[in-house]
Amino acid sequence: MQLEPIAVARRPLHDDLVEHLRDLIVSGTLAPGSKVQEQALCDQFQVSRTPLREALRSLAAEGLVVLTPRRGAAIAEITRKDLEEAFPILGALEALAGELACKNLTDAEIATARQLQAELVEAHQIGDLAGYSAANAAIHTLILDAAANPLLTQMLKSLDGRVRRARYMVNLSGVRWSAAVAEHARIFEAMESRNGDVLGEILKDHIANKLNALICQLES
Amino acid sequence: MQLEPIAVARRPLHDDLVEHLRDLIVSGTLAPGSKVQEQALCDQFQVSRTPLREALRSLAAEGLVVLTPRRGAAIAEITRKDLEEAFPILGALEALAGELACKNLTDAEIATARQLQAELVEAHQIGDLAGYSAANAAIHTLILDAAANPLLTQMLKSLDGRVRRARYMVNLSGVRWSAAVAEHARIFEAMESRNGDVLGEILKDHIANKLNALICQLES
DNA sequence: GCGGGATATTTTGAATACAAAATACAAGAC
DNA sequence: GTCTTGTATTTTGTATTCAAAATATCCCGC
Repeated sequence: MQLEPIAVARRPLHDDLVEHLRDLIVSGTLAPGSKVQEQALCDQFQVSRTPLREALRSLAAEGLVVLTPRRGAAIAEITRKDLEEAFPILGALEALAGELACKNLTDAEIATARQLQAELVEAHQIGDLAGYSAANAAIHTLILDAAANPLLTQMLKSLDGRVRRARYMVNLSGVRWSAAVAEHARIFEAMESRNGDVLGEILKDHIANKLNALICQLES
Repeated sequence: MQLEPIAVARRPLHDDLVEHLRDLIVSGTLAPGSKVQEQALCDQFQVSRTPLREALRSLAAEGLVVLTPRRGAAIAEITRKDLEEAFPILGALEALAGELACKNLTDAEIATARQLQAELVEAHQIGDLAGYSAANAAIHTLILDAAANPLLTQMLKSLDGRVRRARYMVNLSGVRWSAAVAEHARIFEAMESRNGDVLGEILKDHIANKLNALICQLES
């Protein structure tokens, strides 16, 4: 009998460290620019330097950590320049995701999107920022899943990690929030009519507007 | 007096290993799918396992190596599915590069591009594949440099590494080569008129055509 | 008191050592 | 002869150790 191979989850320490550290960095607990002492983290996590150093290398590949030879590791800063470089890429990739998604979207998925869109509007109306964010993220995920391109998903996730810290710093201003809701209405429309090119364009603009709002807030 | 800080090149072993291994992988010397024994590579490079393992992790982040816990490393295979996932992303990013480049292109750069375009056509006419590839790569680099987005450059480089091995396997067929030359004429035109949207579209199509040609050849 | 330089301490880079898991091998049951 | 099961070997994951470079400290001259 041919049994299905099941991957037993025996994760190396390394992987746990990467995840844990990533959370600490993205959430801002480890402040951007702060120097990272290997031994300090080793003591905190009760592991030896070997797996920790491997974890730092992985995070460096993601751009969350900067390694300087013989001078140790530091949490990557996030400058205006970084945002201005990252957001156009985010926009291009989100647009691609939208295009691809339109080729695959099922009626069921569009129904789900309609539901999420309603939740998003509702959350905005009652000023529920957490609910809005959740609906927003869910729509994102829905599009990305429909795009059915794992590599694209992975790259967007990694890129998102780089800029999420900046988003943590600012909260949606009232006027930008309203504009974002309006944009989401158009996003849903394009999904419903499965117009990939239009959806791509809107998503790209959506991201570009996000960048502008972010920069405005960071400057002040 | 404030002196500019100059980074003295004291590269860790790790970095050398990454570069060397990447060459071996991209050039196909380390065959896709082949299992990598840590000790064997350690013996070959005369280093200990510590820096070698770190190098393997970096390459895994690039997608050139696959690490399976407790089961070691293997050179990443490159399947048709991988190509079909990677090329649309490549297309979207190249298109973005083209758009951005059009905003910055100087007259001098366009003159250089004209020269390269002439070399490319010339190389095609006399059947000089190496010369063609060189001109092709130079035009690419010119656009990417003009885009002036280091993160985009880095991501494209990494993504290119994933698929370059496939390109090594097939050589440009006559008909595809002619088509590519025709596409390059349109690429130059769009650059000359600094029409970012058009340039983006052409580049995107250019990449999509490349994928089709590649898949046709791989199937046979 | 301040600056320069020698020395001590810390910290990183790399090698080695050890434990646990996976693979290879061999002996015995059927 | 083939399959199972137990054992030996290899290979990976992690810890520890050692060396070299970077940083901090202290002492001395001025």
